[in-house]
Amino acid sequence: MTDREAPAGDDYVGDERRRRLAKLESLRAGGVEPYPVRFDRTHTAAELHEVWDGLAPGEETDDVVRVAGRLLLIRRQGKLTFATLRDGTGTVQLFVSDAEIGRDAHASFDDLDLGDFVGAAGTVLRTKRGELSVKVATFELLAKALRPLPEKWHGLSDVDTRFRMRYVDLIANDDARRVFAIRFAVIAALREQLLGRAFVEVETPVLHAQAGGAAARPFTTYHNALDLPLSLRVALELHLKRLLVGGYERVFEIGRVFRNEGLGTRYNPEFTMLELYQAYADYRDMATLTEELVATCAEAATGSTTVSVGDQQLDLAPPWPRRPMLDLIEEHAGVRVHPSTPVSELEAFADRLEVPREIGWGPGKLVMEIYEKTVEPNLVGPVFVTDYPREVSPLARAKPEDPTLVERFEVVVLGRELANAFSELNDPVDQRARFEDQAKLAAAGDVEAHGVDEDYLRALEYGLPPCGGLGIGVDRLVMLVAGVSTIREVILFPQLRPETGETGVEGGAG
RNA sequence: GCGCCCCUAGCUCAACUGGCUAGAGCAAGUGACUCUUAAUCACUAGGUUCGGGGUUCGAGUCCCCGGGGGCGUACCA
Repeated sequence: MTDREAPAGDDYVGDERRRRLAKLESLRAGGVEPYPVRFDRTHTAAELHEVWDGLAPGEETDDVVRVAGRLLLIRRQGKLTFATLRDGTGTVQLFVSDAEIGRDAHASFDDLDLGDFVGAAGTVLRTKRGELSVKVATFELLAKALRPLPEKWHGLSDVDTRFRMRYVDLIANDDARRVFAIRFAVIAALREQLLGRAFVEVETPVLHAQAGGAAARPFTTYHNALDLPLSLRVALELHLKRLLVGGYERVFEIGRVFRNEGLGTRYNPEFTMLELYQAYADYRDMATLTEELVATCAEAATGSTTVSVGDQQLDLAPPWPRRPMLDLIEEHAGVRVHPSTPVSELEAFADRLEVPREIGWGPGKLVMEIYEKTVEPNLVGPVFVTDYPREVSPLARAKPEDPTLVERFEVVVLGRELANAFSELNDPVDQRARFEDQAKLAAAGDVEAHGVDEDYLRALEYGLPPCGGLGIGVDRLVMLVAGVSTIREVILFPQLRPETGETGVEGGAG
């Protein structure tokens, strides 16, 4: 039941909310339903602007339309009122006059509040000042808003509020809507390109008995009926490759993965990955595919392959340079290293370069750390960094000419990893050995290393065709294309600490 | 996790080195206005200065504890 009294903790918007609640009651008392079931509209705002584009200022038509949206601005002008209505496609002006609908109806229009959803029917005209408008003959409240909108000019800028109440952010801030439009366009473009290349889109489990496919700490949960501890997936990889064993030749999944790690400007505990696997391809094919996918996404979302982040501008048009990791280390750090370099020498290099290290790291891990600390942050890109140490790539195929390295690349843009790909390891015996190395690390206390996945090995023993695999961090791709610097700007509801205290949400202290 | 910074009206922001009754715009209320575009004009109301404690004649301002947030850093194949 509705109650005249605001629930505890809900009066922080104070009098305004109470005033609107009272208005709600008086509307009902007057026979007006403030939340009616539906409204049939004939045109969206965008359609209206498109169809009546040629209308001259001051010109009126007899064309009757029905429009609906949220009331954003009201300019009352005595016997005439102008209002700005926004729907999902844009805005349109309502033109309300005593002469058209009578004084009483006009008064009840003026009684609407900013934020209310309204439906209106009337004729199309362009005002003398050139604004395309609907001259309202009848209107109807579609949903009463009880809370006031943020400042109409500055919008909502408190980032905490923006992320906690994304619905308000989206109402108030054009830039929020712009960024998410880019996100949706990027994801649609990814899907469209892959479907066009004969990939099938699949869905694989989120709950894993054994997390794997990436070095990351998983979230754990528990299935009661099975009496079974489970992990949320940290990668899509191992199930997708099982599907190639099953006979699919090109599969992809765009899905949420979960990593139980710190959050920050570039990290959210759940984020969206694209992973794809293609039979009879290798990491070179993946590189070509990556640059085409990314450039096409940028073009589809913004009309250009040029993106700008901060004061940096870069062009994503292919081809991007391919640079072996060991060469880049030599360029940036001035040392020639290799996974066959003695560990003591690598440790000395690390110390000289002020790269933190831990006792017991193998040569591949040391090379990788030297790269990540001295090279990666300085790469502008886009660039393919190729040929990673085998030791840090347990799922990638070794390079035939140098088995201490693997056929793998990461794409780096503005010092950040955007994509990761390799020629997939399909030798079950080799894979078992790599898993066992990982299991040793896990046993030694590495919370990110995972154990031996026996079912995956069994699948490999049935035969995995040679294949290339690619993973793209979708959120980071969107950040790049949209030109924003924090991941929270591209995730609709980023992870935050729960609200506490008297915030007007939830039922108070409980 | 650690370091630095921030939190004032529904929203966006003021308030000097601690000093009079914490101000302004928008939003809200009342009134005027038939072509406005962030409409304009007049008047009105609106505050637990994030919460708690302390120092002081006096705290939005200084100190301590707590909460939330931002940035950096660490963790992050």
